[in-house]
Amino acid sequence: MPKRVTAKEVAKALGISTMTVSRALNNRPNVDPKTRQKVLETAQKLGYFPNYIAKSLVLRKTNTIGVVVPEITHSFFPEVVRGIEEISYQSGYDLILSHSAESGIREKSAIETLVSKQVDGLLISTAQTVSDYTIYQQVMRRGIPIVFYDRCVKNIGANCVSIDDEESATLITEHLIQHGYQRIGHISGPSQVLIGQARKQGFIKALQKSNLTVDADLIIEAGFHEKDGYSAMQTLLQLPPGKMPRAVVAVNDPAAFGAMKAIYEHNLRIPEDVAIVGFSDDIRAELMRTPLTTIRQNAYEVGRRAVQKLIDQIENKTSSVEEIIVKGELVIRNSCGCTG
Amino acid sequence: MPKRVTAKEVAKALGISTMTVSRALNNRPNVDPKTRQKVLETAQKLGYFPNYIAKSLVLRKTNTIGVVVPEITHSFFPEVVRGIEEISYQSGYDLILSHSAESGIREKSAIETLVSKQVDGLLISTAQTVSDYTIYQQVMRRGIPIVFYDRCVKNIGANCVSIDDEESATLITEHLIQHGYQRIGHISGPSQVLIGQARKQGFIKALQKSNLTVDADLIIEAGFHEKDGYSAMQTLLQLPPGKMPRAVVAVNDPAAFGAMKAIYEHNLRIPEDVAIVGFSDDIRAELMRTPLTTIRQNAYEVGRRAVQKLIDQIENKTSSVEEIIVKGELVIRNSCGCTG
DNA sequence: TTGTACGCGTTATCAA
DNA sequence: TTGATAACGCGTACAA
Repeated sequence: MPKRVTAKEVAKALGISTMTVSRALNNRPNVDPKTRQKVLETAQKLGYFPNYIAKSLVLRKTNTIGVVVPEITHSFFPEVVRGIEEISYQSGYDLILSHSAESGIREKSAIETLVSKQVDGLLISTAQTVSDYTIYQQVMRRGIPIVFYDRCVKNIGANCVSIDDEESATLITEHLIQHGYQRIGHISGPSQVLIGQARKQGFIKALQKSNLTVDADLIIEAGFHEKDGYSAMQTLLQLPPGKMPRAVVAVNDPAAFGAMKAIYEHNLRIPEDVAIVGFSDDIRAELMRTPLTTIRQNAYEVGRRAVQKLIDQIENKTSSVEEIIVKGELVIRNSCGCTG
Repeated sequence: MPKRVTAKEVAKALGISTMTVSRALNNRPNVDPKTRQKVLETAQKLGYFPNYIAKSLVLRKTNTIGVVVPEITHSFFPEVVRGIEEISYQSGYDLILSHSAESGIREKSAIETLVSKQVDGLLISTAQTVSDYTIYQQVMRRGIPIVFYDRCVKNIGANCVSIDDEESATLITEHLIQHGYQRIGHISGPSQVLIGQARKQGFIKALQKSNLTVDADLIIEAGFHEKDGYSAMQTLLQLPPGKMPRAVVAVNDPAAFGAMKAIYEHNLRIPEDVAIVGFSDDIRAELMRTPLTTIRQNAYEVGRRAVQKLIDQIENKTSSVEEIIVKGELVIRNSCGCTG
């Protein structure tokens, strides 16, 4: 076992006290430049590394942020993490990454561990099955700030950075309306998931703003995956000719891909027979036979804004509770009917 | 500032010593069941959370693993992280994630911070610009085990888990040879990057095994991006008809995409005029006009094997130094000349 | 400028 | 079964 080099060793080697070593190493003003020089040299020579664990214990600060991610393979989240990482690195914070795997139980246990590890703050995107918010409140009562990102919990006094799902859905639906389509369908997400609800609301709002009738038969509750979009589109395509939608807003890109497959299998053209748009700008969207018009979500920016807010809170620069919305961007390709 | 609940508070509330509280909370055998029960209850009631920082200080163990990732947005790495996370979670370790952004300087500073935070072990995929290995050796001399993953540093006594680039390149090249192609070109990576070298070696080895001549003019040193593949292919397409390759092995999928673009722009067909294969099974590979035959790298497995090895080392279950190779898998689509 | 005493919250050790 | 004491490595507060 290699013996560890502590500040005490460095002090002993120089015949001075550990305090002087500590001061020299932390660039405190009140230390003789010559002493500092010697301390730095011998620290270097002895291979001294400060023990942040000990430091954290006394300072009650770990310079560590806990990040809870519900699904690390979903490409949105690595992007968020990159944004988080960029800002936290600049501010001198490290990240403990926890994966809840969409399980409320794992999320709770992850949060408890992070609190025990004394993180200075928490960045959380809630798992889909979470319904009990007491753990969040407990944590905040301990003085540990939480900023939710992407999937938020409202009304518990925590900050929140999210994509404007509703407004973006309105935006893209209105784009279809501008093409002159009157009968527009919606392949929605599961009704209990917040982002699915928001997008559906945005869809409906766009129709209402243009005084188009909202036909419940044209709104199919499906899911976020390709197969969900495929079967939902099957249902829409079996409607009588007069009822069939001329355009479709899918809850996300994978669902749109599934829907496109169903459309092609019915020997219909996109966008000539049925226009379709997605949501999230999947990397495959522009590679489709007819490139998919969609909404690009700025995951990177969500991450940046969320940590920034958290760090501000940790360092007491701000105490206001706000809901930061990162706008989605309309990515126009051809599936909506646009050309070129 | 909310007052923190420590073991001492719990002890005081019950009129017992902190040691008994500690023992009860850690499920030690030598504590009266009734006492334990009372301790657990009041700990719960008072909202006690153990302070792992203090615990780590005395136990000299943090149950934390440092992970250094060179590029978090490259889809390979989130997959690896997921594998790491799965095993580490099961074993009770948390992950501190650091991003080197392909910079040797940032990597070094990340490692230093992780060591200072007293991680129990390190998982590192080296940044591209790294040439100085002393930091790795320093860390290992302190008794902190390192397992390299994907991008390894050999001959310094560290474990290593990687994809078998060379063998996989041989595999996919031989697949082309079996199609009967004789003149096969290679769009390679930058010569200083290890995985580029290995793939090129594997390519050459396959030709040699089949007694095909290795023509230096058919090996174009390029890069890992689409534009690199595009311009390299331009060069190959400008060779005189008798010299032009009948098939091409690209160093990775993006390079292959670029090459395909160049081929189409020359009004040639894939695979009828030029066959092409890639490497890494990018999500877009199967969506190309002619779906791309490629090698699927099991990033998830790389992560799992790497942490497992690291944890074994941390817990002294093993001390042997080995090089674990995760095999690549040939994904046959149509760009190689296969049909159906 | 430098040093001493003490505390951060926990556990190991030894004694009761 | 339980408790007192010391220690983990460092920084604060005060004294020299």
